[in-house]
Amino acid sequence: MKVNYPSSSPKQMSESVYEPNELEGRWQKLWHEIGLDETKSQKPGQKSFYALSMFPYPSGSLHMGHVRNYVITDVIARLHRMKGDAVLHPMGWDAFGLPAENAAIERRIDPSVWTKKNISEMKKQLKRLGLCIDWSKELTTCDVEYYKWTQYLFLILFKAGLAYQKEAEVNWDPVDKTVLANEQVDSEGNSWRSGAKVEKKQLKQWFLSITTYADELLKDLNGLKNWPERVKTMQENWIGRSYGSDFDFNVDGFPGKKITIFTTRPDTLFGVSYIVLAPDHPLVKDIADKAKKIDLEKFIVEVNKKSSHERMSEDSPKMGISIGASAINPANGESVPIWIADYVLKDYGSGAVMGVPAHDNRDYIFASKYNLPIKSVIKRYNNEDSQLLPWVGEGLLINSGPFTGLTSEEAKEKITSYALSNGWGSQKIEYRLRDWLISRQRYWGCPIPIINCIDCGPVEVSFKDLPVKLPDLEDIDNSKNSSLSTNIGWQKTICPKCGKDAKRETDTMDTFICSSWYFLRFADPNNKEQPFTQDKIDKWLPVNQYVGGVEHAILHLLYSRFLTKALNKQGLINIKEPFDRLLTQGMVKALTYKNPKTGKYINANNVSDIESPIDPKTGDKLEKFYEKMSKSKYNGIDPGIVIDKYGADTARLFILFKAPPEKDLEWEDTDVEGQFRFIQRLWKLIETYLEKHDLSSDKPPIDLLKGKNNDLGINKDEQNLRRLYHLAIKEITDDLEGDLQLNTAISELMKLANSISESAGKVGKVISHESLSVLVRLIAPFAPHIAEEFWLQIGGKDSVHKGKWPVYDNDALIKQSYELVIQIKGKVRGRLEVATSTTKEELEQIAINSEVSKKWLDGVLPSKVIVVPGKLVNLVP
RNA sequence: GGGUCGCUAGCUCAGCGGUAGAGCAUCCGGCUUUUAACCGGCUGGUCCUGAGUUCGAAUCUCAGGCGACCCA
Repeated sequence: MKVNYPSSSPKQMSESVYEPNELEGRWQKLWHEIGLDETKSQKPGQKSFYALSMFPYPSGSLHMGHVRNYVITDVIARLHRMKGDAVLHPMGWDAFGLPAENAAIERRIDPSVWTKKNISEMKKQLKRLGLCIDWSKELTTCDVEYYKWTQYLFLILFKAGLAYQKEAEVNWDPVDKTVLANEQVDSEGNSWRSGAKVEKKQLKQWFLSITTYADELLKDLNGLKNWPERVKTMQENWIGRSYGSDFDFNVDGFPGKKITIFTTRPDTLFGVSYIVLAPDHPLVKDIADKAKKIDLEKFIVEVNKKSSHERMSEDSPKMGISIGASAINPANGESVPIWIADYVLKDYGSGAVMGVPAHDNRDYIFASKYNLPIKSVIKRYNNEDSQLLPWVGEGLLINSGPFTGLTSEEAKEKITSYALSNGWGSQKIEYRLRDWLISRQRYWGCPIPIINCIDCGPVEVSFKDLPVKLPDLEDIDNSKNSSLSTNIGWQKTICPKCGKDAKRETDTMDTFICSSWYFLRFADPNNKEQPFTQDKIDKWLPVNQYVGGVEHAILHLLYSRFLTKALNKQGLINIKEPFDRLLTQGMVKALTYKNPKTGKYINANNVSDIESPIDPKTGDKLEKFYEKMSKSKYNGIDPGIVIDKYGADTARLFILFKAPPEKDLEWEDTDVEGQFRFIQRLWKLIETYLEKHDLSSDKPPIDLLKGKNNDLGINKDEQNLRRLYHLAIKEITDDLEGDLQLNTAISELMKLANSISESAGKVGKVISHESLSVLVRLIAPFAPHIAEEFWLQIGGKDSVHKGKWPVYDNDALIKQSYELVIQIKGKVRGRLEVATSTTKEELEQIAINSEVSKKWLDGVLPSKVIVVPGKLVNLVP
């Protein structure tokens, strides 16, 4: 369909007022008709740019956090499109997951129906923002066309040995009734989703071997130059690589039984005064004193009540109990008691540590509590008097047999190699990172494509039999378990290997798997034969600019990096990192009112006096502060209402201007009005220009004049304005391409608008037109609708959004003269107008002969003169 | 306890060795079909504190304070 681009607006501007909803609706419709936002195939030599926001969970309503996220990405995408790059800017839905299933149970509707309805609702809201999203590439993770390929990729990992089942102690969320990965439990031991205290359970589960890539995930962080430092630090901490040694301790009286301990401090081996095993260490049963059995069992029950964070934390109280056995320190033959304690975890290292109370905080606390001996083996390098314990730093070895006198650094190596040559130790690298637990005992997720056969074990579904479709959920009942394990008919199948009756795997995948590869699928979203083709990935990936919340620093972002590396190793893709540049945007906050006595939040609508707010029910004085927008705090602001009132352009400008993208933003109605007024000022600026100049006969060209300001035959005011709009191009382009300082870019736009407005009446048609044409183009990524309208009004052809980003002329930035500051002994005492071409020597003379100099130096020649051409002269008497 | 980041106008932030800046808010004035909108203008700063380097420090260095986040 051929659509004609309008040559004039339906309403003549000079007679109209700014009506954002009419104007925005009109342009959005036209953009859709001409296919402005469709991804254009890359021409030879053309750069590609992939801009991506973290895709949303389709909860049904768009909130301000979403708006901020997508508008930031949109500005960047639009800039690159205007610069002439081929741009990919897609959107999709992270659509599997518990809220849909819970809503389904509550409301008795199918989760897919609920999800689809939410998607269409949110899409409508999103479209009102005027985002340049290519909706033909939309994807939804719960569509069978998508999850078929999630299953395919799972099988790739399975074949590579990276997906496996094991029995392990796992995090069980009693509210959501499913297990969770370690990354999905916060440091307080609560579920990231439900907030419930997770419990420990021993279950057989599916895992992805993310630890295979622990080292690469850590090392390659260095290459991510355009990632926020704090996200990299968080990943580094999460991976938690530590370098140390393994030592074997024989158990006294149990020949052949040995305990392997891991330590990062092999230099303290001679200071061991006890050994601690994790309560569930397999040896405990064998070597514990039978008389202690009941005490030990009781103790284990107590420990299991605590989260691993509580157990590991240095300042929490330690609990332990002796098991009545002892071990032999291989270094000196000493016999030391064996304990079990809460602060040792089975899954970290070998589940056993050596207790060196003199040189470790936790060991010190533990030993003091249970009166275990404390033996000092490291002396501080200096401060010999100060032998305050524990001393956890390095130093010189004492009481360490043949190693006495060595430095910690030397001793670490020598003790380890001594152990190695005697067969009781080795070097070891440990990670805090655990394998990714991906089984979920819930219905609304991607089924794991595995068939469990009594004879053959877990057998993969072959590629040709994909997808393994989710069965319909006919009867959802809250009282019953909705997981696939209750659907006997669906489970029944035949083992692909031996042909006997078998059962399908009933766990579904963690939804973080669906979101760990969606950015790849966007390169090739409608491919029916493959998840994607390598050449499309090569063309678009890695994502040039990824934008999303920092809450995914070690969830989605780590999982995605892992999957990218695994698929790279399997030869499916060439990239090793998925996201080249990452921006983690801040939260959107708004004012909340809280009654400190009751702890309840009060809706702002019920607060009459904003200055000294009072609880309408109890009369208590209320506290007010800014908090993340949320329903429970009654401080959410519906984007739809803001757009109704002010239009999308105002909403966009406000949310970008109010704070730098990575910082939290405090919602303020008055500031929104400020942006609305800014647009109205622009409206008047254009209107005034159009009233003054007739564009019907003689339209100035789009291309900007070139050359030095004083070579163009334009007056002083024109020269000055020309310099200012070229400066604005430079500043705004730098802001957008450099640190993404979108707030200061808008501030520059305001300054430029002010300058143009001040110069009105003093400059002629050509420069006036250039200034406006630059302003309109610079504002286009931020407020796309109004920019398009202005562009049309000032006689622009086609869309302003197509390849028209202005380029500044260095010559235009040169000033003819400047204000020279004269300092006397570093203090500003006067200013003089001088020509830019004035030499250093001339500047010095001008300053010495100036009135300022005469006044302050009283005719005395300065002893020192500092000249900074273009800036100042400093006279020091 | 450790790490990272921040502290500049009432608020949100620029400036990162050389003149202390922007937007919003406040205040004042103008205008009009005055529960207010619009236009114009003026205010407003121990640049967290202290010491150091320098001709000159918001900017660099050190120490301290406060705050946020992350880790233990």
